[in-house]
Amino acid sequence: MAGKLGWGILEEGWRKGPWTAEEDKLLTEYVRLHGEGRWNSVARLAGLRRNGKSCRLRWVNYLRPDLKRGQITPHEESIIMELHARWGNRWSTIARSLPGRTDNEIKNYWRTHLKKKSEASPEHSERSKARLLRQQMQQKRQQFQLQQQQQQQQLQKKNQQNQVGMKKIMSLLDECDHRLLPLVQEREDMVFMYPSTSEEQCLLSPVFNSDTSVPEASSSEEILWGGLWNLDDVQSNLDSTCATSKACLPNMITPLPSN
DNA sequence: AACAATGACAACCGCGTCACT
DNA sequence: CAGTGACGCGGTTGTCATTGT
Repeated sequence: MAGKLGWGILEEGWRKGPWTAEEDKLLTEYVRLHGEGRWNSVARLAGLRRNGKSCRLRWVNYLRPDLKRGQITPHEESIIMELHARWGNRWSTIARSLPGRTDNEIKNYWRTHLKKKSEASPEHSERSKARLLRQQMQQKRQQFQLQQQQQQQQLQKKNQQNQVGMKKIMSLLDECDHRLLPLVQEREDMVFMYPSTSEEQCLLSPVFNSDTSVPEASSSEEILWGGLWNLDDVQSNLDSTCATSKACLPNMITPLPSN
């Protein structure tokens, strides 16, 4: 890039690299006389050997009189963190909320000071939390399936004894399976999708707002993590669904586990 | 003291948008 | 309506300073 060309040299007649005090003075004088804008005229009118783009950048990021020089304050930092969480890398938008600070300044500050902080924040560490939860759910699912197998074995023993209602029991177990397994799968995958049916929304509430079918969150990120961090709530809903299934099998099988 | 690694900041580049012709 | 230039934005790079080994 410019490094290959060297700083302060002329490329197609334009100077590049760090600005000198003399150039700053010329540019400041130009803006004082003509105002901001028409940057491509600067070279001709101010006698600068800089292109318009470079002049605009120098003025906006360094020479503007309303710029606040010096360290970003803790208060400003918290604002940046909050606004970045909301808007992402929309630096100019963030800069509008911080008078005297430029988008470039905020962008640089974010990269050097806040990026690591953000990655180490709870919001970020919750990704590992998600992995842990998924592992736990996998274990629970396996445990549940094992218990089902044991229950089926017990039922088979019972039925060998009394030969009553085996066909009905199996059909009910199948129904139970069909209802529960997709929900267990849903819990694993729900981070990546929203409930599409009212039944799903009901089952997953209060993670999702059942009135609107759209989660009450302002950004997809919030939705994503907001949904994820309510898995405990989903657990209770799933358990209640289990309870419904249990009702299908009055006195026929051992009650399903409810953690 | 010398060197490498890292941080901080200024500046550049590419691209998208918009207004003007 | 297409072409063109100006401008703004976000990403990236270069340079210097500081810190660690």
